[in-house]
Amino acid sequence: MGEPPDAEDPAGATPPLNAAGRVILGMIGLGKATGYDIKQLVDKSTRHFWAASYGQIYPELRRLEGQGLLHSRSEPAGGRQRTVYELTEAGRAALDQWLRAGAGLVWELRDEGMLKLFFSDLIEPERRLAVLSQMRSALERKRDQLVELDRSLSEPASGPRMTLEFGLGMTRWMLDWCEQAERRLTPEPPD
Amino acid sequence: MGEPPDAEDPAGATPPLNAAGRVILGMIGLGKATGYDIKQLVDKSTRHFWAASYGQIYPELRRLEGQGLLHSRSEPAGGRQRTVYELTEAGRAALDQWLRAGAGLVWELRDEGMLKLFFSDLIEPERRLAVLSQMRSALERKRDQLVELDRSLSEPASGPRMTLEFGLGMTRWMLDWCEQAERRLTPEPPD
DNA sequence: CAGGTCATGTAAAGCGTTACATGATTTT
DNA sequence: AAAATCATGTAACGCTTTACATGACCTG
Repeated sequence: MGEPPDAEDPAGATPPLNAAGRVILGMIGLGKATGYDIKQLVDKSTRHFWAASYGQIYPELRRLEGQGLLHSRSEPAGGRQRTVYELTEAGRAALDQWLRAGAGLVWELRDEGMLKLFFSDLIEPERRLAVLSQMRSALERKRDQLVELDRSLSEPASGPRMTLEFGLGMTRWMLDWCEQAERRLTPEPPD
Repeated sequence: MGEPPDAEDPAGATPPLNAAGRVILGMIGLGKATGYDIKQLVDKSTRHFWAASYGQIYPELRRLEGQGLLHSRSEPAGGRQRTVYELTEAGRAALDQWLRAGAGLVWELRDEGMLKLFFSDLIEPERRLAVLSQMRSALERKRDQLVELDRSLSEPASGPRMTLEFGLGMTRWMLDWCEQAERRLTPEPPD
């Protein structure tokens, strides 16, 4: 009746993938090799809906290897250290299982602009407009980034392209909403 | 040159409000009184863009009181314990300052459906459709919740109403996108 | 009187960011 | 020769959730 020894989780149900584990296993499934590569791709492409930092990635790579989902080999480039990861059979299975799982999907938003609008009855109308305009300019920046990314993406129809189109569409929708709200709240100048 | 004693932060710049502090100060500004009340309103109204748990709320209420932004008094209802909070002058100022601040607004999304779509080149086309349909049904549930909330909200034009309209609009946009994507990816049945 | 709601709180565990440190290689 | 990039990693701190515990009051 003791706890089984950890480290290799023998004959055990692998614990479900945590947030970092999901994106890492996926990226390695797509062929990304090193922690650094993964971080680059995350920052370029999934950051807008699923972020990850080095502080998560490197420890998680090791945890996943400890669970037998990844296999690493050292492949220095010149004198430069480099650890390349690939999926094991178990890793491929875990990734597949997660991708197919029918359970509830995480969906969490933290939007400070919305929170300020929620409380904006406490401030003057001009200040409410200022919040909207701040939101709008942040969204414009994000839209430009995504448009740029869109240009650099080659594949015609693919997962990455779908999510980019979604992100761009949603950003544009939010931008429109801000603009409309600003117009609605701006007092008519008497002409 | 030692650190100043904490607890009351004399003559000090109050540290910027953390995530829980923002929503708490705002709710008390709107008249919400107890930790329990705050949690109820958060769950009903801001949860979709700014969540908070009891584990944050109660400790944060005390921290904010320690910083002199809140004042509490015990107001039992019958034999039932009850601690009512209100803003101090400093608290009102801190809330105001945050609402007016022109700095970058937090915007973070964690969307597992999108992450799965991103990796969906690794699974069969039918599985990609399954992810979309899963996203769609979660969004339908959310839309229904928001419609319900909309019915129960009385004020005609207000911060809460604005954010609700935004949330509903965005949910509908995402729903439309999912439906369109599903249609696009569904193979034509030969007729 | 059972089950729900009001009300407050803590502990543990896990999540996640930030800042820092190190050093090689490549580009300008 | 300096600056940028490749590459790996850790420590500290703070955030957040979850689960649990307690007890009074209210409703059917």
